[in-house]
Amino acid sequence: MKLVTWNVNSLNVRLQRLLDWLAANTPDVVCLQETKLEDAKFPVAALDAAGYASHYTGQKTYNGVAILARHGLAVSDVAAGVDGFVDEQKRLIAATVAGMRVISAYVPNGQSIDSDKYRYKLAWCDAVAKHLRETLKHHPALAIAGDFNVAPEDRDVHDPALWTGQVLCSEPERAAFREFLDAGLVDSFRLFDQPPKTFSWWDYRMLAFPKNHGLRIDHVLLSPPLAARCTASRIDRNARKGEKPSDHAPAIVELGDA
DNA sequence: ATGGCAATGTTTCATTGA
Repeated sequence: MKLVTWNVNSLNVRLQRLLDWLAANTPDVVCLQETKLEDAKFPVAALDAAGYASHYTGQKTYNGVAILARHGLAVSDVAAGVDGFVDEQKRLIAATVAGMRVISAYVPNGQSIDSDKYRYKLAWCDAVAKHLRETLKHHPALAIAGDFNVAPEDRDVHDPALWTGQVLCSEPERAAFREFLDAGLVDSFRLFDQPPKTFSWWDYRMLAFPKNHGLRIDHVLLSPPLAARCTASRIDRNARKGEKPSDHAPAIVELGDA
């Protein structure tokens, strides 16, 4: 079982790139963020032809999340939004796929630590932490995958001194990320030895990608039963190359049989 | 072996992203 998350930065622009990547990597479950599509415009037919069922919640211009499940996998109880948190922004969708609860999440960016968007980010994360604690009571096999917009530790940052206290790296955001872990999840990436300076996002500007000036902000968190099955967790840096890439690379997790 | 912002709508700039 291969589970991936990818912030595609517009599924409209990135559809062919996604289809190519799916064909090359054959994941079973795909969590997408920043689809930037109203539901009526989601490319259901193209993904169906590629072998995937689509579950999605989106809006024009911003946000939008989805879960794709390979044909043949049982999908039930699709639910959009964060329990107990009224939010017009489409940032979270959950589904039970092949017996595990899968959540695709797009954590708010926060813009800067003195902005209203930053306060919204922390409030959103707090609500999601509660949502996770509640969900784990009913779904011991839980994975939340997405763009967390938080680099959890300094080793997830190309230049920690430059980023100290900045949005994506500030201590309150890192504390919010630890709240997700404290709910009973592990960062799958850290279950394994990893190459240093492995990142999942690089700014489009200033040659950030060729210089590897990146952050690791896209994560797959697993509950203990799934962590026990996890045999690999990596980031596909190659997907950031070439013409018109997303600024994010996919994160890939492999799970052995239950 | 990569490449000097990109996507969108309000469209010829402003806004947002991270």
